[in-house]
Amino acid sequence: MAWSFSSDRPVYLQIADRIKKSVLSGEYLPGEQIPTVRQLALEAAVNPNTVQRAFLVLEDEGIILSRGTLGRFVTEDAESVENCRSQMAHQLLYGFLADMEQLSISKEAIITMIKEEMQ
Amino acid sequence: MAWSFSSDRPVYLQIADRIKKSVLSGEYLPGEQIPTVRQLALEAAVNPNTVQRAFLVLEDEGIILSRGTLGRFVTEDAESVENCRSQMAHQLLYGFLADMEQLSISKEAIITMIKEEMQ
Amino acid sequence: MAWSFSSDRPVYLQIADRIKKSVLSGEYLPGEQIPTVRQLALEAAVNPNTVQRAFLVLEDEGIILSRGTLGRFVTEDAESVENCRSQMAHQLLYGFLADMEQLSISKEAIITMIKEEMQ
Amino acid sequence: MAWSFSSDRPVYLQIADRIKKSVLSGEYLPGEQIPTVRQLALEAAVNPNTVQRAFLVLEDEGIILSRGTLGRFVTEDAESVENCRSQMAHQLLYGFLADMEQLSISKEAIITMIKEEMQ
DNA sequence: GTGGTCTAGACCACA
DNA sequence: GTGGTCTAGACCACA
Repeated sequence: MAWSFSSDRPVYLQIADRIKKSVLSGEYLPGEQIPTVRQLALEAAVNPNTVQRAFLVLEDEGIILSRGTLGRFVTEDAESVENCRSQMAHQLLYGFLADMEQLSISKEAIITMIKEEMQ
Repeated sequence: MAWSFSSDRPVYLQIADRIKKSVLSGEYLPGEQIPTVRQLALEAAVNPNTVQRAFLVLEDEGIILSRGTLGRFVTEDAESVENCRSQMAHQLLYGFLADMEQLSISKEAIITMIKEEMQ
Repeated sequence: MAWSFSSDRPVYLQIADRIKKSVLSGEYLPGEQIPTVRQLALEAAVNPNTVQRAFLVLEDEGIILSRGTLGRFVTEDAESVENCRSQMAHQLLYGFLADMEQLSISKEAIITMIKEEMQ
Repeated sequence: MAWSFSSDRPVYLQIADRIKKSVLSGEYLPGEQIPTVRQLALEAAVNPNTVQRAFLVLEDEGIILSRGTLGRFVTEDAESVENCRSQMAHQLLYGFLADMEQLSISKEAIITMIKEEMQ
């Protein structure tokens, strides 16, 4: 997995998004330990403070929690994860709908396209 | 319009994508002149050669054409534009569906979400 | 093989033509690796970018293909090569006929001359 | 008319060829005066000596002749011109046949192609 | 001014 | 080593 950042969003948010994705996609399971600040900072070639900030965001959202010196873990609270997944899904949806609208493609047309994909 | 580039795709392709979007969204109309190599290079803070390369991609796709020393223009061929729009729509769709699948969200669920948005 | 360029055609096209000729004449066989960007640049005393550009033209025409870091190879697709040969033959023919017409030599006369050569 | 020279043949021969072509194509008529050494040297951005050499070649071939201080003129001797045309035609033919042979295209096939062009 | 071509040289990913 | 991308900057033809 390569790390690369776009220059138009804060890097710590991009890191937070990526970890969030890993949790929501099941790469990191509920209750499982996630990599340490230092590991991630090394991997992403980023200052440890930046990773720290990303973790704070995710703790606020309740999808990871710090157990002090033991490290950080994915929450076991299914509801938090579920909220987060739903929120991300809606974000993706809104972005997608906006892109399609720019191409003058209606929601009805989108549904038709998706149905075609389902067959 | 701010220009920013992510580090995980060639800059010339990102420029090409952006201009393509402007054409497909109707910002640049068929037959209209688009900015010159040098204008875009200045605006995007990029080497003129990189813009030139982006333009070559778009000429290959048939959505712009160079009229020598007169500048570059959006094609007047509606079909080329239409093909391009359709292709981009499908690309966006596939990317979106892949992202959603990673979140374990089914196509049926997506359609439901879109229908909710329509009301 | 000496490399020399005329000043009335882009060098990259002259390089592309020459390599194309080598493929069509069987010097480089289908599937065979062709010289690298750097080898040709040295040989032809030309900038590597110029060779790269020549290669892109040939890739567009489908007669060579890049296998990433392995190098570039002649296509194994006989049809692409055949198309290319036919196209080049017609180009040569048209140029020749135009030259002869300038000398007021009719196509009938040309056929007579060729028949003489055949004996 | 732009002047450009390839680097793989003596420039004076390229100039001689070009003037010869002008005579054979009827641009300069029998008995007509042709441009002076100085005019051509200026036009082609070439040393007058180079043009002089080209003229000597053409005088040897009998298609132009110098009338001392009056200038140089196309010969009125139809036979010389005819010889020259024939020679050039054969040169063009041999070059063309060689190119086509490199593409493995037989003389029969060439005749067929020309006949197609005649319709 | 505008597009087109080219050089010299750098850095990257990949293997 | 190999291809791919990019910069900085030059020069050309054309109008």
